[in-house]
Amino acid sequence: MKNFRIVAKDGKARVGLLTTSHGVIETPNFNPVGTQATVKALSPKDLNEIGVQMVLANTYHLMLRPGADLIEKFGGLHKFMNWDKPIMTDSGGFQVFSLGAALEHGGSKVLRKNTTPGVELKLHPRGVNSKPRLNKIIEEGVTFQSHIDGSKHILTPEKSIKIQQQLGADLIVAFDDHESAKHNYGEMQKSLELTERWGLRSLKEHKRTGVKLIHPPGGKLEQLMYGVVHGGTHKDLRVRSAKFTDEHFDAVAIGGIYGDKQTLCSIVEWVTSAVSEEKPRHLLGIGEVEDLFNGIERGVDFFDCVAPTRRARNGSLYICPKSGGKKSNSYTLNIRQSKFFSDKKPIDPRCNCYTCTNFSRSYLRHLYMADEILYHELSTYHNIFFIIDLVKRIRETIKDGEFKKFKRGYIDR
RNA sequence: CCGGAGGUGGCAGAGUAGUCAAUUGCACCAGACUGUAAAUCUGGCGGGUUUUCCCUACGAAGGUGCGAAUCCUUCCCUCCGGA
Repeated sequence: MKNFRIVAKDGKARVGLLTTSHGVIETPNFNPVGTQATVKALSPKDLNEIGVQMVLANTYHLMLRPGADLIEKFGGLHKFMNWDKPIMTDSGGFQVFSLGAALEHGGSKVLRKNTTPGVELKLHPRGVNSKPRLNKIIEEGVTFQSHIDGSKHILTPEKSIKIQQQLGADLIVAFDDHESAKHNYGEMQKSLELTERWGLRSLKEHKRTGVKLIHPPGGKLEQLMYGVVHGGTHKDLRVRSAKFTDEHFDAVAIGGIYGDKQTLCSIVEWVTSAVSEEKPRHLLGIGEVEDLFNGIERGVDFFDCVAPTRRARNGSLYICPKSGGKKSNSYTLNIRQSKFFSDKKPIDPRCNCYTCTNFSRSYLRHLYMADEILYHELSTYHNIFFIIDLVKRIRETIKDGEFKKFKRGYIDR
């Protein structure tokens, strides 16, 4: 891959540089999720201050509101949201899952508890009543009912790519299917084959329309498109999908991660072992503290995850091991707990972020309890800073050949 | 002082003889959260070491019922009119 260069390795972990029209990204890299063209509660100024290198936005959401045409008129997503660093857009494929099977059956992707690989997953409903799905999958693509107003829409590989071109993201994702999440091997295989056909159509559309980067004007670099590896928890399907993706695409994304942490590690290992060394790898939707270490250790370069932003809004704030973070608490404290009522310490005494150098747990708890807007800003700032800083430190340890030692000290104790 | 209305769990506010330890909301306590339908969701919320079990509870004290937060009597208190 001409735009991606690996500059250091430590075991399978690597440090790389990906060149895009909006700058060079040093990997491993974590992308905060900004579904609706905003990382919830943070401004681009905050993101720059924190050192965020790239954000991820979503095709499905932006297509419905405000519409890709509008954003194109503004000169693309970068200008529209005033973010001049790299942007990646997701294809909308994940919404095939989150507005489909997930709505019907509830549940989250990665389970804390162990499950038996290859066995059908029992998804746990999030709300009391499971709701009717808002989509229907056909060969052509997916027909959706908008979650906003119920209006009907169709998303196809061609349409997804077109929108992603209109948005002008630096990195884009082929349209993929997740329908198999709850099904058996046969269903999984069928779903994977659909993802492969949709992948080829995405690629064809991408090549057919050519690539015009809108911002900066006359940008020379093409949008880099990820193909998505699926196959559930089945090794042979994952390997097959990895090889297929590697054969056709310049970048490899790993999607459809469902199951426990052990399964997650296995899937990543199967995939990274089966694809070209020199292509960037993105683990879609994953990014808890433990997962970052495990993913990077197995050769993953890019992560994106809603966890830091969503957790922040819900009172869950990251802390490092020396401040009490551990696997069992997902390296977080819950600021809602009454024990923080008069706690003068910052969220994490070892953190150097703006929030931690200026505000107490007591104050943050107060803001949370009082539903104050500032709580969201300060808490999200901390969580994003924490993860960005952690990944930055991991990059340093890879360069120094100290990654394993750092990981051991951090999560394996 | 007279007339009227009313006193229910931290607050607001249902219930008006048995299925009421008491609907609901708020507050509070705790848990969850992984390509964001998430500033969301779930559970708890009188006490007793689990319980289809016991105790204490619907202003207070008596009373009528097999049975009372619910009916009666007296008392205390609050609010609204009128002197």
